[in-house]
Amino acid sequence: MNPDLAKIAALLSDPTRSAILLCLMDGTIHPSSELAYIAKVKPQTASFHLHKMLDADLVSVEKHGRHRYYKLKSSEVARVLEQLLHIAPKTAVNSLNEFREKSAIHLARTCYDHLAGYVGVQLTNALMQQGFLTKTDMNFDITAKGRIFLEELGIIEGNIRNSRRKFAPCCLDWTERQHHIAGALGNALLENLLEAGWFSRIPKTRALKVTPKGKLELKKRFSIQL
Amino acid sequence: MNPDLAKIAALLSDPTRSAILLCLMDGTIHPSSELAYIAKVKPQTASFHLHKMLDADLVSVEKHGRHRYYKLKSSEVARVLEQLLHIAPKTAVNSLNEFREKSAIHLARTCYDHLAGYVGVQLTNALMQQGFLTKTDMNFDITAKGRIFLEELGIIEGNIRNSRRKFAPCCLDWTERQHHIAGALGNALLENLLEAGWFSRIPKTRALKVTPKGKLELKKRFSIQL
DNA sequence: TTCATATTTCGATGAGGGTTGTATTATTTA
DNA sequence: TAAATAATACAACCCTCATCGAAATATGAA
Repeated sequence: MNPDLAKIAALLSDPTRSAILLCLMDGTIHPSSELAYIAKVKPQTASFHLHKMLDADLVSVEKHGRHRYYKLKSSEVARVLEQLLHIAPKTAVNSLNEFREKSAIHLARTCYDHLAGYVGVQLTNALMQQGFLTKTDMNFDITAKGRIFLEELGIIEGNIRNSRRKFAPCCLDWTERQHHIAGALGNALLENLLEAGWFSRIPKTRALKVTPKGKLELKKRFSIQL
Repeated sequence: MNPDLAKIAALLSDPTRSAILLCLMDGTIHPSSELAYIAKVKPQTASFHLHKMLDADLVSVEKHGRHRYYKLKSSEVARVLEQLLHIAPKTAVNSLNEFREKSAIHLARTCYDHLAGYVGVQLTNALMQQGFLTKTDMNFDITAKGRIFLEELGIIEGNIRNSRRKFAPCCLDWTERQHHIAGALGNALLENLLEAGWFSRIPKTRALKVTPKGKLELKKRFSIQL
């Protein structure tokens, strides 16, 4: 019926190729030798697979000297991989835990324009535990106590409510399989925490670096240990 | 690294299985003999593949007499298939055109809560051609002329603007590869056109039926021929 | 030029998986 | 009860494709 769906899926179906793509999901560039090492195959084999994925526009290359650096061709590819992880069987938990430790992108990253990853989920949970945030259906809302807390951070509820975006919808985290805060509030939180120096952006990546100050504050205020 | 991504992709990577899944994307139930016929394989083969997909929670069965009816297990599966079609090579156009004619879901369907498919895209284009709608970046906006037109349909701009959703963002259509109207305006349009009797919902499906009245109006007002 | 490193090409091997024929079970019809 | 239909189970065949050794190419260093 549509042979191309099968073709593109076949490209993702090989363990070596999926390991490579998963590694490239951090948005940064990687030399082929590193990808071979991560996928636990010989360089010839990795080269073979990278060429297949080049032809299919899944990845792209940049030559620098005798190295060739590979990266994902588009954010759409990353999105497909995320979606596939959503419906992957639950037995993934163990290997996901291993994987999580290996890559910064699982610790803290941006999801569109808000905070996601382990820190994003933990912060959401902590805000609820402390009675700053409530969850109803698929949306969060802030309490009177929460309003005061946010103002300390420099976030004025009124300003956010005035924007045309949804206030604070749930967003499902693919590594954590739990919800975190999205929408206007999620964005305001991220912007303010960046400005406050808890996190810094890692260039060309959706990954965030947790600064020493951020580590301290997260532990002190929310008992989040990294 | 994460073996399950490869496993789930492997399930989608077989032409027979992808043909079956694509057929099931209309949301309705199908007996296994029909799926075998569509995938152009013997019943044994289809049965073999359906079992694999059952084990992986991609599809589910209902027994009725000596028939077994299959359907997609969840909307998440449908979403993954849509995403995969996005990054499928452009050579898909021909086969997509064939496929389009075979299934009502390509003509008109709901996408979340707004109108999509061939009709959704054509209607969006017609509204722009007639100067009712303008497109800037990733959002649509209505003109003074458009405001009057919408009021005839019973849509009051003020009511929509007050909702907290985005007004009228673009949404990419996977069968048409063009944009259609989403957001608050997209929803209002769909609701009003359903009420006006241009379309009717097909139960248990995201597909929409274009009523005789709808066919007439679409041709008269927008020169959309079905 | 000579050596070392990074990557690719070619060729042989072998495993995994899709297809189908035959047989079996379950259900409906006569 | 017998015959017909829907679907599944088992087994043999076949074929694609990932893998890796050996060799070739390309770049950089000494």
